Amino acid sequence: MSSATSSPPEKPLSARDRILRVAGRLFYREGYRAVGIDRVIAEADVAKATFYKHFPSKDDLIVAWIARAEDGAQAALPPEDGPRPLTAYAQAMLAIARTGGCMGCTYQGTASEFHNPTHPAHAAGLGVKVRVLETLERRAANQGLPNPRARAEAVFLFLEGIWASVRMFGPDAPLAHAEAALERLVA
Amino acid sequence: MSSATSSPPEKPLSARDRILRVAGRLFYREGYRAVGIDRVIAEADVAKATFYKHFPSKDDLIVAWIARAEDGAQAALPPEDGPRPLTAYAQAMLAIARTGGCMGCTYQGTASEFHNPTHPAHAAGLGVKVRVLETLERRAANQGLPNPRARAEAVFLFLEGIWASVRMFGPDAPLAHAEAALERLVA
DNA sequence: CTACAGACAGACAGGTTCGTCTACCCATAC
DNA sequence: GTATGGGTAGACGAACCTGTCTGTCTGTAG
Repeated sequence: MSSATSSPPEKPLSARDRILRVAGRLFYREGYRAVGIDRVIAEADVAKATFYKHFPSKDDLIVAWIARAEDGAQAALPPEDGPRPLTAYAQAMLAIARTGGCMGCTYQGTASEFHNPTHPAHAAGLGVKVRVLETLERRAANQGLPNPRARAEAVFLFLEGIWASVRMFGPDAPLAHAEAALERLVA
Repeated sequence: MSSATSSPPEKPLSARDRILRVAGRLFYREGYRAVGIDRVIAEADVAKATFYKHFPSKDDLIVAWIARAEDGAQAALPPEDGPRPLTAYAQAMLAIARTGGCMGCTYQGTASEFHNPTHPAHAAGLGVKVRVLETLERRAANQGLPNPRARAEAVFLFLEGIWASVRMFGPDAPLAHAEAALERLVA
């Protein structure tokens, strides 16, 4: 399966990493409930015992994947203290949403697939969203906007709508006028 | 289970209606995938054969429920040719979202639970959202707003974000400044 | 009285899921 | 040499899910 053409040394990825990679891809594309453990095990080319050694249950795997995804996303964000950091954040998200193959937001998926808010996956997704909201508020303040909390909430809700719409509409999501709307929300 | 205190004559609801009622409640509260046919059958107090006579498959039941929900919602909407019909629509949705016990949007749930856009349930949910978008555009025009399509898209995305956030946060969804943001989007 | 539509009760088949378990392999460190 | 950590392979149980099927009961229409 290793589709390496001629990249760097190619460290042979530990079993744990292979599992997380495969699980992330499958969960994102097909959903948490729709993807079974057996499928992850098969595609990660890993023994079942190995899987359960690293992740005591499927829920643990989901939570671990969410944490890893959040870390990865954090790293690729525009700086919080750059110029117009709230606007920059929103534009970055919009760019991602317009990427071909984007299917919405994994964190949002946790609440949709596990309605019970005490479910570990739902709780993990919620945690991410809470931190996003805090980040947005800081960015709004750093941008010198009045009433940063209100601006943050407005942008947050709008971005959530973008993710939900991309999930629903796919590449045909009605995003044509999204940046204009964002301008209105932060202006 | 009939929690009737002393209402009108109480027609004894046909089997089909009982199934749809129960299924709707369960699907909304716990999710399409999480609720099994057996559970619907038990709570609707119906025989399995009867169920499968009315709904050839679970997917058919889901689609039927979505259609019924859309009809019900349509009926309770502010008129399209009233004063400020776009604003009225948005405010009505916001009021619903703030209702205790609101858990987000059933139609949105279809895309989240069935990622494949050709799945009947996903397609049904998408159909509803397309019609909502059209409605919003007509309402924007009736409200005399310039660039009704852009306004409709903006309001649409924002409302989708509200539904997604209610699903995620429950009663703690960050809606405190939502009407102010909506004002900005339509103004 | 009879015929029949519609509902009931529930066994059953076939498939899937999560998680446990046994048994074996093999490289490295000591 | 050998203990140990990490991996492989895959059988297995118990639960659950969808959908089919058999057989019984009841109410109404002719």
